Amino acid sequence: MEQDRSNDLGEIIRQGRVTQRLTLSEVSAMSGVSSSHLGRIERGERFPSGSILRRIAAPLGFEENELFTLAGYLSPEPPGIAESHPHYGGGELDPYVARMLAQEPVDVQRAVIGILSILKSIAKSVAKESR
Amino acid sequence: MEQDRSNDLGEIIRQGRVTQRLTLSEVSAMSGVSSSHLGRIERGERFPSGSILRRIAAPLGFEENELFTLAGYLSPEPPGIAESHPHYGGGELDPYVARMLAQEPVDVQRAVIGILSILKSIAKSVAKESR
DNA sequence: ATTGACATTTGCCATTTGGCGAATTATAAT
DNA sequence: ATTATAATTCGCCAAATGGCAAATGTCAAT
Repeated sequence: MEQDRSNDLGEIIRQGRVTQRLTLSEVSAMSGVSSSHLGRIERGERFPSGSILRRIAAPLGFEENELFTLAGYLSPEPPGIAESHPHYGGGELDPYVARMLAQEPVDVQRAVIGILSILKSIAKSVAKESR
Repeated sequence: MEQDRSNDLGEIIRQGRVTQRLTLSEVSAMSGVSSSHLGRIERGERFPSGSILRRIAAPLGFEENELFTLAGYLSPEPPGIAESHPHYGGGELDPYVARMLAQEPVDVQRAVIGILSILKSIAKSVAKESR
């Protein structure tokens, strides 16, 4: 199953490395990705997964988004559309609820959503059993 | 070698799909990713590569960046220069969370906050006991 | 030329990804 | 209840990923 990688990612990554004056082993040390793998990526024999790409972005002097875009994982963004009043999903978000939740760290916020979806699925199966 | 995926990506993706009212096969048709693979991703048995993630973002109603961030491939952006997120109370309300919650009727939203505060007080007393 | 110290490439292989088709399960419709 | 039909999960497998260790290449200093 071949991937259509419009850009030559390997060359881009090698460029990043040489402009940072780093060796494969150094990048390896900084990123925790084996230098053999890095080498193969640079010469286009391997296509890094997202997590690898992420780990090497900073050492190579790329913004994460930038590198993902160059890799063809992200499509280039038309910069700043200034979406002013986001109308979330299907309905309105109650301002009180929004204010309360915003006090919490984002991972707590997400956990809340996780709990909500669990409760919903429990409710669903309970409803079915008692029928 | 199992990966440490901080967020439960599968659940997030399933949420996206159900809020878009799509079946696995529909998402499959729209994205070109096999429905069996999609199913396994949703229940956390597979971790999608970047290219898969990219193909399913739009059908599931995610911004590409957003989904990559949720997947842990991209680290959450320090709020861009002119980001126009409404700033509730003390902190930021995660857009994904906001969208998910906005799907629910307001009383459910409020109930969620109630549950959260109960959990917090439980956590607090547990912490005190074990000291 | 030879040695030593790094850097890069290769061979090998365990693990993971992702597709296809069959089996199973859920959902309607009669 | 019984089908019909759609949706999801499972079994299997080819291909790809990524690490380790050994091989090879490069270059400066003897």
